[in-house]
Amino acid sequence: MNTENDLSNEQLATIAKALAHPARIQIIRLLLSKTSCIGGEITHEVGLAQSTVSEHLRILKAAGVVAGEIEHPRVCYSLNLNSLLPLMSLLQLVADKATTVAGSDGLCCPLTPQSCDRPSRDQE
Amino acid sequence: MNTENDLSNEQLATIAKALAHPARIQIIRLLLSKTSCIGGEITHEVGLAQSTVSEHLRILKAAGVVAGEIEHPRVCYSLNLNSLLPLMSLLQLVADKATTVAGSDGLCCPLTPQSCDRPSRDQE
DNA sequence: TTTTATTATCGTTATTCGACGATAAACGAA
DNA sequence: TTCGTTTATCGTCGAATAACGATAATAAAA
Repeated sequence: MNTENDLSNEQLATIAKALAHPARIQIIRLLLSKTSCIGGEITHEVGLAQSTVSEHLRILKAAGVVAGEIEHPRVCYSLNLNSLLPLMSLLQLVADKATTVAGSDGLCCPLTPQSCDRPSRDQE
Repeated sequence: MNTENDLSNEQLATIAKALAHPARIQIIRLLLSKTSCIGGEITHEVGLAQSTVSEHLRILKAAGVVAGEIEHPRVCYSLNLNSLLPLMSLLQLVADKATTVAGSDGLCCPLTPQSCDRPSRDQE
């Protein structure tokens, strides 16, 4: 089974972009904290104009991060947990590296000039 | 020890924003694939103008995702592995929920209207 | 059919982003 | 000092984003 850590840069960037706004992080956390999905309570919670929140939800839906099921006049939103796994995979690689290569400063390599790759110049 | 999963929405969004561009994902993957940091080879690899790549590196530096150490005329870049952990924590919460609540569709809750929270309206 | 409640869409405005070329800055080497 | 190499910064332009109010769409309920 593929954990999908070989997604394209574009796809990963798209997922990250969906998370790249405080209001959208808040929405995700909100949906995460509930065991069930909620409707436009999100709007009230976020504290922005209804149209603005709707737009954020649209962006999250477009990225596949949330799904919305229409109820009476409301919409029942839920997190699509799988949608974030690709980004998770990338970050997991980083975390793995952190536990192995790990400097106390968290840098991937000791920052000494000697440790750097030196293409030294490719004369083409 | 705190794994920092209670960062502000703003902070998490800032980290996500740093990842929200294909070129920057590419740079991160590049740094991840090397055991040591590399210099402006990044520019060649990414295939955009030098000034553009420099700007992406600046953004990554500003977010704390990479660090740059000046060498002779070059700069030796490295991943700051710790910097991505907060976002990792959030995604971990999602992953955890996926393994417990898990529908096969990855949705956090069965999408039946009855499962939704119903504030039913707060009359204030 | 009309009303009511909720959400999506539209139009606008201000801000930010992404990309580029040109140029400046830094500094070892000649 | 001057030259050469690498990287950062500046200025510009077009495109995308974020926010809002106003309005349209939807469909159950009256």
